[in-house]
Amino acid sequence: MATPEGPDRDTPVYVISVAAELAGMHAQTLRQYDRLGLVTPSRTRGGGRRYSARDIDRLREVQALSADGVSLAGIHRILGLETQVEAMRNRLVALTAENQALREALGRSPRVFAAGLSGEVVTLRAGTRPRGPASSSALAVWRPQGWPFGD
Amino acid sequence: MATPEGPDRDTPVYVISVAAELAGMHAQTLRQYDRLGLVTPSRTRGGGRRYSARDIDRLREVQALSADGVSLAGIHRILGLETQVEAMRNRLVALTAENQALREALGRSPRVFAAGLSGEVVTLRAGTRPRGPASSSALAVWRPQGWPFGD
DNA sequence: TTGCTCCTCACGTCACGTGAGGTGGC
DNA sequence: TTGCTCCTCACGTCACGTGAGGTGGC
Repeated sequence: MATPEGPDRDTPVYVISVAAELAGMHAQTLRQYDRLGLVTPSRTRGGGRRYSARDIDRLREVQALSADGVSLAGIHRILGLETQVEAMRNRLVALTAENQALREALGRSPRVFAAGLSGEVVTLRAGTRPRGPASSSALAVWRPQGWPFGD
Repeated sequence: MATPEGPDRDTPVYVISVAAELAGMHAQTLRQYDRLGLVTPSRTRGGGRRYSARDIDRLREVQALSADGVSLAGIHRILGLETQVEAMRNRLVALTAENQALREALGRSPRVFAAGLSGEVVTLRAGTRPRGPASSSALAVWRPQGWPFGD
């Protein structure tokens, strides 16, 4: 699997009473958070809520913010901003890796680099291309023919 | 001047009663925000508060968030996150410009580029360097000697 | 003196957590 | 039936805006 326990964390398994116990809060509070769109669990066919492990984490985060005096309207905005920060951080890592690969290719290295969205820099042999979905938007740089710098 | 009305916006000129009138709120509320560290004006020697135009803007932002039901603790975190997002956005713009300049230098262009923190890409003549504090962390790429591609 | 500033204390309103009460489907 | 779920309504607490009251320096 790509991420350890990755699938499990998004699988809705906990009924509201169990989720409330795991998060250390009242079931009514969970219903309120759902109604306000703060933590939205999956629903069963009969209308029952099913919480995933990720939902439990989010419940704990909401609880911590609320305990610090942040109102639910504020928590809503904060969660959105944190999502935005996380996306920008990933983008920064990817751009930095791309930049590094470009500098290497331009100035010093005859080798071929690729930088994936997850930020890793991969060294390839000339003439090959990176594979897999993680490299779908990756950058590959080849040494141009007649490159004037030494190996 | 670098920014229009730049110096004025940070100059503390408004006494608390004027600042309260400009922001459309009570002076007591401004004192409360100051005490909580949300909007911190300058102080005169005698201890009086002096608000700048930027302080007034910030007061309005706090007021808007508060009117939306965000508690002051939440506003504190939101302002911090917004500052973080702004810094990351600037960094992303700069990195993107650097990346563009690197690609140009590597693959196609014989010209020289520099990318400042503000994001602009500047075309320079070979042998020159960008000037000014805005370019202090800028990147400049020169075409290497014996560049194999056409002009 | 007048009109500002500073501060603290207090009241009214609103948000939110918690509980009760009544319903319906495995 | 039992024990869960669903929902709405209500109460207590707390945060925050607003005002009053008393002080001190241009």
